Amino acid sequence: MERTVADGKPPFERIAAAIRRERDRAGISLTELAKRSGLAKSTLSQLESGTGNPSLETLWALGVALGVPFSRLVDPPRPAVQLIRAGEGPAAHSGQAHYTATLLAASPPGARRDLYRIEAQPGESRRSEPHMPGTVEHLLISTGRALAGPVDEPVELAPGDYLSYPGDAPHVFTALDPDTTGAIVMEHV
Amino acid sequence: MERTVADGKPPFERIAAAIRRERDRAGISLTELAKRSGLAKSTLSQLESGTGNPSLETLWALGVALGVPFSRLVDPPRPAVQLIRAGEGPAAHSGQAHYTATLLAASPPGARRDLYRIEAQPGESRRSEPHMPGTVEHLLISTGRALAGPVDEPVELAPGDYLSYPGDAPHVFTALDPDTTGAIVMEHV
DNA sequence: AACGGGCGTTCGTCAAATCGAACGAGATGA
DNA sequence: TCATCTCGTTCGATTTGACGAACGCCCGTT
Repeated sequence: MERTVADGKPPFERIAAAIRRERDRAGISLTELAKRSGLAKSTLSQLESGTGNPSLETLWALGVALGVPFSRLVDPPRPAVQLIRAGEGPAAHSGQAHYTATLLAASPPGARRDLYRIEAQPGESRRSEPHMPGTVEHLLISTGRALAGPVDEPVELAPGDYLSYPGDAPHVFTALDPDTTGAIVMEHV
Repeated sequence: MERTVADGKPPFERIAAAIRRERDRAGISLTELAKRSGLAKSTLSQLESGTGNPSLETLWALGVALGVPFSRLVDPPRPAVQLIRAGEGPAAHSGQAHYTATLLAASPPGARRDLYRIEAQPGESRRSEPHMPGTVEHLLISTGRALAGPVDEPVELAPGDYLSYPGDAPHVFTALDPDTTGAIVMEHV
């Protein structure tokens, strides 16, 4: 959620879309959702049509019924696979010499991000089954090389390369060089 | 926001506390906040007392007026300097060989975490003035060596070392070797 | 065709969230 | 001491969100 002054009004239409999206994902009808959430069908109908200004209680009930964190209903959708090669990206050079910071990924609000250090050796590839829906993995290679990303389109990464990809779909990590190291930020919204 | 089935009702009291906390942080009165947000004083008074069930529009207006992401009003609060040397930490070896993932930091709910890649050369040290209150920086060294941390107690770091420290106090980053690289996760709750 | 069931939408009613104004308490200064 | 300002709370009026019932629609079944 960017803190520009320009976010004047609540993202009603986005919430509308989010509700419908999550409901579709759950594969249930509006009527069924009404029963589970304890809300009236009419209320849901209005919300999905973008009309309405739900109360916190209503939104919360929806989050519980849909089994998704509250935040996912109000926050913008998430990106797919993103690759930033070493040397690429919006580098913010320090006024002070010899220092470069590159923003790789800005966290959406409500996201939880767990930071891991990884070390791998060539050989078997690590194939991860999908995690929780909405999970995004951020991978930053330190040393060595690796082949990583979604199983159907892995990317070869060299030191300094950054890759992010959906964690809720099958993905792999294969070290190509000995002592391949890096950092993974596991983001589960 | 945990997805346990046990979250029956919206966290009214937490939101009440959050609003008052953020308002205090901003150093403005309830009356002033009312003017800025366009809400009635009475409404705010009720909300801060835990009474009420704010609409999305109301909550959003509050977020904008307070200059905080929406999530911070609804999510639980949060957690200083921690150092994990390369090879230390709770390593979760993969069932599959040659792969090690070490959890360095678990994200508190509601935190925003921005991921940066850094590269620095020896010489001048980069001295950062404090960021927003509540900011925590996570530093993971990839190559080279660095002296980093709070200005009064910096730590020498080697590849693989992890350090986290408050970002809302003066801190430094000094490369000790040429081409010192790493990752920084800037966590501003 | 006619029926039954589930779907999502629309409309009138009611409860409740929001508002505006008035109030008492405390601080400040003439 | 009294006047004046600002703070936060409380109370009645009004707007509005949520509800429940009825509706039209579509798809299976008999």
